[in-house]
Amino acid sequence: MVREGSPAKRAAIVRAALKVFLAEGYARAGVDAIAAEAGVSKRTIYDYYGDKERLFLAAIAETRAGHEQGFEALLQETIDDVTDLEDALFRFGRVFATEVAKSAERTEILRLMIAEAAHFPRLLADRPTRTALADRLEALHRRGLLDVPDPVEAAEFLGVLVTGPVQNRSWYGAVPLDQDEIDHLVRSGVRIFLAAYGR
Amino acid sequence: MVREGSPAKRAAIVRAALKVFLAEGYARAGVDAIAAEAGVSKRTIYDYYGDKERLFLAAIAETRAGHEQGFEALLQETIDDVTDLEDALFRFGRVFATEVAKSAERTEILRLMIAEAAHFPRLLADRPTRTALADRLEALHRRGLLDVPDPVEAAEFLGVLVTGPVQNRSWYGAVPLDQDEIDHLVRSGVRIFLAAYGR
DNA sequence: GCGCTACTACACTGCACGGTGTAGTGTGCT
DNA sequence: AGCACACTACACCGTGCAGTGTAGTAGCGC
Repeated sequence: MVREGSPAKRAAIVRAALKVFLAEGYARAGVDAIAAEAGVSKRTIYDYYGDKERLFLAAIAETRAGHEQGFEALLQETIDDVTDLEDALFRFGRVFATEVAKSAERTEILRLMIAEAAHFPRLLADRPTRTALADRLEALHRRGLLDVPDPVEAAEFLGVLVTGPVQNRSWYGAVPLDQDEIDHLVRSGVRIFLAAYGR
Repeated sequence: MVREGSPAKRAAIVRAALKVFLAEGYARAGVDAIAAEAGVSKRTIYDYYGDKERLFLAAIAETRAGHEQGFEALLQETIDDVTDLEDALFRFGRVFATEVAKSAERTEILRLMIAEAAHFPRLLADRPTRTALADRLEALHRRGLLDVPDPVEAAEFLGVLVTGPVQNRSWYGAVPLDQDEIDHLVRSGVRIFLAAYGR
């Protein structure tokens, strides 16, 4: 008995669900709390999504799709049409790492996915952001600005260099870091990347 | 009414608790299941540890202490008394990354800590393994084998370079990787590190 | 044997929570 | 007005589970 309902209400439910799941984790999160947060009756949630599990998966999928778009936009505005390569990579990494360290939705969702990976195998999809980044690195390689024989691997390392230390020190967003520390770590990460992959 | 009991029984309980917590996560894990796994009555668990939360924290602390010792031993047998630096770092990274990628206890516990970080702030202690690694890098710096002005930061990056891609691709141990892929990623990570910090 | 301690087996309480059923209300369409 | 539909409010069921209380047993020192 799944009602399709209005897109606005679906969005409200999914947003509320994400918030509660992120704060509590899947098992602790209560559907009553989600309903209250969404300003919707519990019954409506069940009419829309059937059960808690489907609601969870929908919330994750919806949000991840938004993140991919944001990531694509960030790539366009920092790495495409680059003049100063180090600066471009730094600006890219800065935004990315700052999201990570500020207990932002992005990292929390990663944390949630890691936590629930064993219980929801469907969460372990591919990682489109890495391939999007790899495409850019390959383009920079063709333009002679980088020496990147394996763009996918290089994208993996760039991502790790730029976000890894920030993730570790912030415990995946659970402890906030100040911007100076983030900037410093990102700067160092970019330098390391260029030392290895620069011309 | 906390009984101190026998060390052997405490160990059995903690081991069983860890197993169930790792498999199920904190909220889903049932004390009955832990009791069954430990071959002990539920009542005994409560007599020993008081409540589920304390049992959880004890299980984490106990296991982490063991890991620190193991890490220290690994450092000694790979990085101390080094002749071929790249090879030494590779051997170090290989063991470390393999643990990570094989869904081993070590990563699962990290995953669990990440998942529960928000609910158990006491889990977010310092990270003694990083400082242990930093000490070694500083020694290599003094011996003129590396150029490491900030050993703590360098240790952060070495750790990230060696384990990051493996963690990402294996979804923190949820998906096993084959040894060739691990070796390749570790090799690349070490080369990047040396490109940035080598003499 | 006696007493003490550690432990088990098990029944039980209280509660939180997933999920359902239903009566009633608001809104918009014809 | 009358109908259809979306939604809410709320009561309700079943269950799983943290935590407790207790009676009984096995072992051990004396």
